[in-house]
Amino acid sequence: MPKAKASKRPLKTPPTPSRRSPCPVSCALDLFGDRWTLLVIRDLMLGRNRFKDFVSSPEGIPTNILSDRLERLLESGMVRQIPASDGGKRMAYELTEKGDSLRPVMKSIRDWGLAWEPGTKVLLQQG
Amino acid sequence: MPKAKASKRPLKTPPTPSRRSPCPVSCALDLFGDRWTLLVIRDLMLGRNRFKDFVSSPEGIPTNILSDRLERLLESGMVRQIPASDGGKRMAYELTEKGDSLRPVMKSIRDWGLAWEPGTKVLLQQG
DNA sequence: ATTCATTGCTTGCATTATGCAAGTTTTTTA
DNA sequence: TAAAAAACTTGCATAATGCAAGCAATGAAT
Repeated sequence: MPKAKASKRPLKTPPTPSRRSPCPVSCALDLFGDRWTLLVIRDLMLGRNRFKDFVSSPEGIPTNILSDRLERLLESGMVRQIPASDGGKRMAYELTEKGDSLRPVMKSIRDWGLAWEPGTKVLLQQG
Repeated sequence: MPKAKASKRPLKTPPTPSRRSPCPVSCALDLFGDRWTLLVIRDLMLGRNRFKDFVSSPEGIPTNILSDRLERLLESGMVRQIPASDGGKRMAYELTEKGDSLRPVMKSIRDWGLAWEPGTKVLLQQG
């Protein structure tokens, strides 16, 4: 649970704590190069925005993994928290501009999967 | 033990070993959703094709990981082995059509990294 | 022909991540 | 107010990763 405190002093920490190389592909994979992160982003792009929504996706992400991924996505500025639309006190998640700009990545991966992995199909269209 | 031939696992891979869902993104991530596979494919797209080339890339992939990834890429039909161009007896690797068709994915990830990860830059252009 | 360095791996082992089940706390609903 | 749902956390077993070392097969040099 990050305590979201805004610091005013200039960042001393380098932009990347432990970057393997300055290659943009390598750096991108440091952020979402795993089997779950892009699935959470996919769900967000499809309009799902609650913890339970991600959990109920067909791949069945374990809740401890989901907590970890959401935390990392918040840290890396791809996701932010907002009040849930039901007016209650719980929070929901949404993509920032940085996260939303992964749509071309998502589309290219989806297209590749549809073309080369037999039996795949798009379950939900993005509205 | 024979060298460089058989995998340790049973390898009776059915069309879909254990697919998490029929989602094309999920299935694609089952194949290259990790921190190393796409870097090997990047190197192949840049014209590198030998084990030592992959090892000498700036990210420093461990050789056991590289062996595993090459084996999986062969299994999934994204990479094939060919005689090395130096006329010797050693083999090299190259992308199949399936692997090469990941270029749009690679490009979208590279573009995203360049746009959103400060300090990244393309080290080698693809010829 | 013998030595030597390079290539392409494999092995062993410590560390880290993943996956599963269960438990906990807060919020919402009945 | 009691119960259910939501959003996590914790514990623990298993798997993946990362590092160093080792080793057999080339290829090059002597």
